[in-house]
Amino acid sequence: MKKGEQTRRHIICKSAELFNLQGYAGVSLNEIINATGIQKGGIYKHFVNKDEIAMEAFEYAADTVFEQFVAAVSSRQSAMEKLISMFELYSNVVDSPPFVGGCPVMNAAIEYDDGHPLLREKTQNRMRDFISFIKNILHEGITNGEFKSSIDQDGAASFLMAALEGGIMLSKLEADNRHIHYIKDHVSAFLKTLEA
Amino acid sequence: MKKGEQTRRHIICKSAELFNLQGYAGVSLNEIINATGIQKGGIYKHFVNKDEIAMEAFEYAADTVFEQFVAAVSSRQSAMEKLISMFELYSNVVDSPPFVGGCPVMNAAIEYDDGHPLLREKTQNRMRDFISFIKNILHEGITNGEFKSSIDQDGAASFLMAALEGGIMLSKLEADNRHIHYIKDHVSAFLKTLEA
DNA sequence: GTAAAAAGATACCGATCGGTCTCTTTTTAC
DNA sequence: GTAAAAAGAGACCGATCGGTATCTTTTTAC
Repeated sequence: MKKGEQTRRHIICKSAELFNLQGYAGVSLNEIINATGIQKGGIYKHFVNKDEIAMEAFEYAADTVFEQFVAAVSSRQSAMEKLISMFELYSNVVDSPPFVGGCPVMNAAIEYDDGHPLLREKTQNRMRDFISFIKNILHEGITNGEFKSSIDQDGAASFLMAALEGGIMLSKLEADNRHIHYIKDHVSAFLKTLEA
Repeated sequence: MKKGEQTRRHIICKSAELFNLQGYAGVSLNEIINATGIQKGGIYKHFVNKDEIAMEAFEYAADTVFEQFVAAVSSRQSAMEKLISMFELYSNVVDSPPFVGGCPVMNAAIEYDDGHPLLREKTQNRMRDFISFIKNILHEGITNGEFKSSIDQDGAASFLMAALEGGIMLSKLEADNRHIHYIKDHVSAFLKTLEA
């Protein structure tokens, strides 16, 4: 039963790219067939419907990005550097984003916030994970004396997340990394004001 | 030739809401028919295809939001207040956003940044208008002595736009205005650092 | 009021949608 | 090696897609 799992992952991998580029409603099964090279019968041996493919594709895409965040962050020493490294991960979002099509969590947030309850919930959970991740770094920075203890951790984490996602959106739209760099610079300045 | 124009606007108005809630690919002609109460033949008397409806719907939605920005801003005296008023316009984005479905420019940016060249270009133009609008307020603040003349106007405008859009996205996703308020607070603090 | 023109309803078109069914091929376990 | 099971191909399904053509109704201009 090895082969089946392999194919299943292949389908998830390829369709995750499609969904992140074109959105759930914008991807047809025929496109998945073309992208994977597997016919309809083969695909439906592994998934009950398109929804299930989209779900798993989203989880895969979010996992992929999150892993890169963790890797980027853990290679830095200070909390300040860790936070900035998240923006650096997107410093060339135009040509080499962590996942093709941009941040899958933001893309899903925009597409599913007014529909598709299941995917919306999954997106909410992922977004909370990301924000918690940021909050933990802030907390770490406070406990090691890097940041002031008076800072609003929830607010700051939300702010950093919003700025990052907004910056990604602007740079992708304009096909110009200038925006995400602007955001990084301003966020750096903001973080300096948090220093103890 | 009055009646026709009236119907045309009705179609644009109703379908703009649909497109902003569900995205271009997520809206079918039958949904437009149901929302407008006008049959297919009637609709296609005014538009050559679905694309044209989407285009005009987007322009209408963007216009509507921009007008509210202009109104909010022009009711304030200082540049500082003007900038903050833009965030206040979205202070209850969950229950009463400037346009149902959230910011049409961001929604379009996410959906069209990897496809649909025409709509993407329209979205770029609108985003540039918004950013220029912010930049003009910053410039105004500098010339009247409110802000330091040393500030990076392009960078700051981009940063403010990103933070706003990111905050809208977070609050909509979580159905919780807390996020957009966090953003407003942090932006206010940032603007204070720009003061002369 | 009337005739031309505009607006709109409805039936219809081929294409494609997501999904199923059957049959063949490949993989697996022994 | 063989038989059972899993994987996959491909034809097929009804429903819906965006769009058109025809015909009726309403609006407009005089």
